[in-house]
Amino acid sequence: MKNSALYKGCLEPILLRLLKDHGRMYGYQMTQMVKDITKGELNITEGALYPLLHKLEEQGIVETETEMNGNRMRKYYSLTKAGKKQTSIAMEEMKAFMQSLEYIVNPKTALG
Amino acid sequence: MKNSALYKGCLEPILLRLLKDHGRMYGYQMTQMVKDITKGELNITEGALYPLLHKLEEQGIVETETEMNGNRMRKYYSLTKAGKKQTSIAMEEMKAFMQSLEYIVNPKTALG
DNA sequence: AAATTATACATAATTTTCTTATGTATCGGA
DNA sequence: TCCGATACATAAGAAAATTATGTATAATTT
Repeated sequence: MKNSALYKGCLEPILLRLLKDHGRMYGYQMTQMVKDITKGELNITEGALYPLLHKLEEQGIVETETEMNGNRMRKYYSLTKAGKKQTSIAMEEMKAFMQSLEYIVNPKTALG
Repeated sequence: MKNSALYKGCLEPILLRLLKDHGRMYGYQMTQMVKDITKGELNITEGALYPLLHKLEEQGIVETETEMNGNRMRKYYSLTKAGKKQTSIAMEEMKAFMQSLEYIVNPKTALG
């Protein structure tokens, strides 16, 4: 995913957030959008991305539609109803996580 | 470390930050301080903590002094000179990481 | 007084999650 | 024509945690 190990465990909520904000997306598009949004900081590797997307599909968090763009396949992912519920939970956890990091890294300025 | 997988990869910079802010600390103290600071959100497990501290010592990032508190041992850790340099780097990476998370989770309000 | 919880260290087995490497295939630009 | 970008996929290995276990002392609760 990235040079730094920091992102470990954050990939799933990141993808859920992307799908929540942008609706239907395909895998490669997710990697590019994350790279753009983070100004090149976060580069999702394919070896992390695709297995995770497959897992989320198995779990019924996302559903897929395969389309052809010219001669090239695109597999579009979107959140299921269960996936939207799961995303809400994941976002709450992310908020708490980020707040905790603030407490530690910025003990003075972090809001109580 | 925590119920949530989010913290994976963040433990090392968290410990470095603690040592930077509070100087000499022993392992158990670190777990309690992190729990306090994060209002119970972040519970460092011993299985994650001690092997990491040992690794940091091997790498010359921290140095140790063992003291007795009554009949109980405490192994105090503090940053070496190299450790302080390493901590500065780790904190820069943390800042970039947290900013990237903001971009993704709060695309509207996140500062450019 | 006995049992439980907290303090304080440590390690081993396992699981989770990612990186690196590899593979297939199409498309556009130099 | 070759290279980089697009677009998917999987396998082997590494990194970083969890869970379980172990030792031992101190404080608190029942």
